This record gives sequence, C-alpha cells and structure tokens, in this order.
Amino acid sequence: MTTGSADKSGKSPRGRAAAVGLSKNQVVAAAVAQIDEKGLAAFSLRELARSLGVSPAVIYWHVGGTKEDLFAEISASITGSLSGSLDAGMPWDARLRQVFRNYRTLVHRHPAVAPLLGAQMKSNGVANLDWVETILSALHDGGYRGDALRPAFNVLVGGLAGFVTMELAPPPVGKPDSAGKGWEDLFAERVAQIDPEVYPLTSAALPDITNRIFVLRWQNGADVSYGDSFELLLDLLIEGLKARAPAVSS
Amino acid sequence: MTTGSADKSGKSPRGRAAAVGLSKNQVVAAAVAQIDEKGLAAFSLRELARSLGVSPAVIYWHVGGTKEDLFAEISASITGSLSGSLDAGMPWDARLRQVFRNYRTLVHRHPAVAPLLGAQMKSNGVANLDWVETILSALHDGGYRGDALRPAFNVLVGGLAGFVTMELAPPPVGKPDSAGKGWEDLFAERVAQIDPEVYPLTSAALPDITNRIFVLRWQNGADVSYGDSFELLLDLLIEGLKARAPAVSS
DNA sequence: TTCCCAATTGAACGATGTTCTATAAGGGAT
DNA sequence: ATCCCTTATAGAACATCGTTCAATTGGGAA
Repeated sequence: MTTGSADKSGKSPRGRAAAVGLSKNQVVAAAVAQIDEKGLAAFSLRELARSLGVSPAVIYWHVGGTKEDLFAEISASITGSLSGSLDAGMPWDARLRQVFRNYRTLVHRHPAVAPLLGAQMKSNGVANLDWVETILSALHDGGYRGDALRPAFNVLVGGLAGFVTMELAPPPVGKPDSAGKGWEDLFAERVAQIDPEVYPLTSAALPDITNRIFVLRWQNGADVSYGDSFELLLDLLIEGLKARAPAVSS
Repeated sequence: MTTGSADKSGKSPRGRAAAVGLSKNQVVAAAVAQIDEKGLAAFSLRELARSLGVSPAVIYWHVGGTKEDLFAEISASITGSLSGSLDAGMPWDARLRQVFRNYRTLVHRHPAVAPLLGAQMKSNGVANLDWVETILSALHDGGYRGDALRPAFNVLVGGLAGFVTMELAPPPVGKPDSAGKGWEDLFAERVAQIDPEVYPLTSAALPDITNRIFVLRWQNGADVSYGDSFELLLDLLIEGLKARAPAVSS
C-alpha cells in the first residue's frame, strides 16, 4: 500500500503519497485513543505516527511545536465539552455541585489523561475559561466577592480536581521488595512491629485499624467506589462555604 | 583522572576504579538534589550518573530495578521523616490538622518531587504506614469507625494531598498560540466574546469576575500564597467532619 | 501551462532507559 | 603468599524516543 510504487533506483522515494490525509483533530483524537488504551506513560509520538501509518514528522506538521503542546491540545479538546448545559436558575450551591460532578464524570471517561486535565484546570488557561467563569459566577452569587473569592475558588478547584486526579492516578507498578516478598508480607511484617506503647491505640481499636488499612491498601486502584467519598467531599466543601458565606451588602 | 592508567592496547580498561564508592542512600540523595535543582521532567539516570562521576550501570546496581523504583525510593526517603513527633494528648481534630500541615510543609521543601509524593500517599504503601495509622487513629478517636472510616480517610487524603499536589504542579510551559499572541491577547479576545445574555452575570459583576480571572491566571505559579487557601480547606474538612461525626457508642 | 503552497517522506542527531559482559579491588580461607 | 569469591565498577551495545531538516510531490491558482 504505502510502498506501492516500486522504485528501481536505490534511492527511496520521498514526498507526498496520498491525497489530503490527516487533520489536526484526527491526530488529537488518535492520541487520546492511544493514551486511553496504553496509558500516558507508554504514549509516544512515534507510535502514534506508526498507528496512523504515517511518518513521525507529520505529527509535528499538524500540531505545531512539541509533545507538551499536543498534550495541551488534548486537554483542551476534552475539557471543551465542559461548558454550557448548566441551568442558571438553580441556586448557586447546586450549580457548584453540578459543575464539579460534571468535571468528575468527564475525567472518568478518560482516566489515563487525568493528570493532563488536572494540570490544565490548575493553569486556568483559555481553554477552560467557561468553566472558571461558571464557578466564579456561582461563588459570586453565594456572596464570595473581592478578597474572599480567591480562597474559595482555590479550595474548590484544588480540593476537588486534586481529589479526582489522585483518585485516578495509577497505582505504582514496581516491585514490592528486592526479595520475592509481596506487599502482603511486608505489610504483615510491619503490622507485627507495631508497638502499642508507641501508638496511641487501644488494643480494641488496633485490629479494626490495621484491618482497615489492609482494605484501603488492596482496594486502591481497584473498582472501589470513590464516588461516595467524592460526594462527601463535595458536601463538606459546599455546605461549609455556604455556612460561612460573607453577607452580601449590595 | 578517570583514564589515568594509560593503556597501550586498543582495548579500553574496565572494572572498578576507586575503593568502595557509592551507597544506595547517596544515590537517592543525589537524585533528590538533582530533581530539586532541574525539575522532575528534566531528570535522567544518565545525568545523575554523570553528576556522580560514575557509569550509568552503577545506578542500577545500587538501586535494583528500574527508574520507577528509584522514584519509589525517593518518595520513601522523603516521607520517612513524616511519622512521630505528634502529641497524642491533643484532641483528634487538632492532631489531624497538624498531620496535614506537616505533610504540606514537608512536600514544600521539595516542590519538584511533589507528584511522586502524591502518588506515594495515594498508594498507602509500606513506607507511609505510620502516616496512615496516625490519620486513622485520629479519625477513630473522632468517632469514625467501621464503614464511616473509609470515606473520611479518602476525603482527607484525596482532598488535602491532592490540593498540595495541584498547588505545586508546574505551570504549562508551551506556546500560547501558533501565532505570536501571548496569553494576555488570547484572554482579552476571549473576554470580548463574553455574551452577557449567555452568562448569568450582571454587568456590575462582570468586570469584577473577569478581573479576578486575570489575577488568578497570572498569579498561578508565582509566589501567590496558597497557604490561606490550604488553611480554609483544612478548616472546611475538619470542622465538617467534626460536625457530622458519628456518635460513639462503646 | 506554470508556479506556488500544503502535506508528506526518509534520514539524521542526540539523548535516554536498560542490559550485558568484562574487569579490578578487597577480604577470607587455605 | 596464593587462590577465590564477592562487591562494585566500567564500557559497550540495543532499542527507542523527541525533534529537525532537506527533499519531494500533488493539487489548485494564476
């Protein structure tokens, strides 16, 4: 296919092969698909080009700049669907809940891209301006203006987006130990060393706690529902902000 | 120096040069220093070896395994100093505050390593077991036991550690636009397109909000104090957890 | 037809993570 | 003192990666 035109000379043929091939959007979409499939760490421009049946240089032609620019483009393309579709008639706290629930479900659709999206949200760039505006407008309606606006905004974005980023971070892959010991053994060893004199745990509490740690350890990265925890976090933050909202004078 | 022993044969000399050179701890410490200095993205094993005046293979000998194992070792070495030094006589909520304040100041000492530490905290591995135990014990004393323990733990670790990770994430470096436009221009364009009909902002609110966005955008990554926001987040979470603590029966 | 520009190619450069074999220094046993 | 084994290093090699660049071509405009 690609090498269909046989060339008698030793020189390999160069130049354009097909009609008008790729578009920038196609490149970005293919990149997202590949990250979703193989993970962010395993993503490479060359393999992206390979999967598109194209030379690596093509990526650079369509997406000007470097790999990080591709990442920015990816973030923008995903978070672009975040704006709009919000009933402005709702009370401000309900609006905030919905904004961040939307954010979470959106990010959950591309778990491997989560770190990129987190960084994007933090940077408050142009791509997510709608999103930022929605949050700021809700906080404004809730009485958070002037100097009070900024900490409230940071708390919501940092806390909630940070939560989602951590929630979706892949568990470490590496070896548990230089020997053949697995996490279980190491954990058991560690628990055996717990000195009730040092740790302020009643002997009744200890088994419960260590058991809980076990559960925590093993359910992380699995299909544990962080959803309940997210809802609790949302509740604590928004109810708290509501409770201590500055009085609106004007 | 390194090639001091002249070798007449064409073969280059190999093998040990000095007495008993490096230790694993030295390698890890040098890696931390280098990440602190040049950033996590620019860190490479080869340059680490170069800065130690040593062959790349030496790193693999001292730190068995791969680059990620080195990262795990780094995380462990930093968060190792997180345990202990906590007055068990304090009320549980004060203990929680102190634990997470300690975490934040510790991570702030190595901002470039923050992503690694965040992942470590999420994984609840062996290295930070003391830390986890302290949090769980405080929550236990606060009445969070059984099924109530896990969401509370997730909220604290996910929210607060996630906040710190996001807070310290480096701002994106890339180009603002394919043209020569900077962030400012793009932002001005975007603001000019805001349709007051679409966005539920009073004309009085709009300038305030856009102004705030500007401030947010430009102060991120600079020396803005996220400390106040962190304290607010801490307050919201812990006061909230205190307010809705389950009643302790036993 | 001629010319220009969008789109693509292959090759190349330097750097990286990782593995492998060779090798030298030191200590312990004989 | 000699031999040997373990420890700690060197250097080379391999595959891959991000990025750049000159060369090339097809299609549309003039």
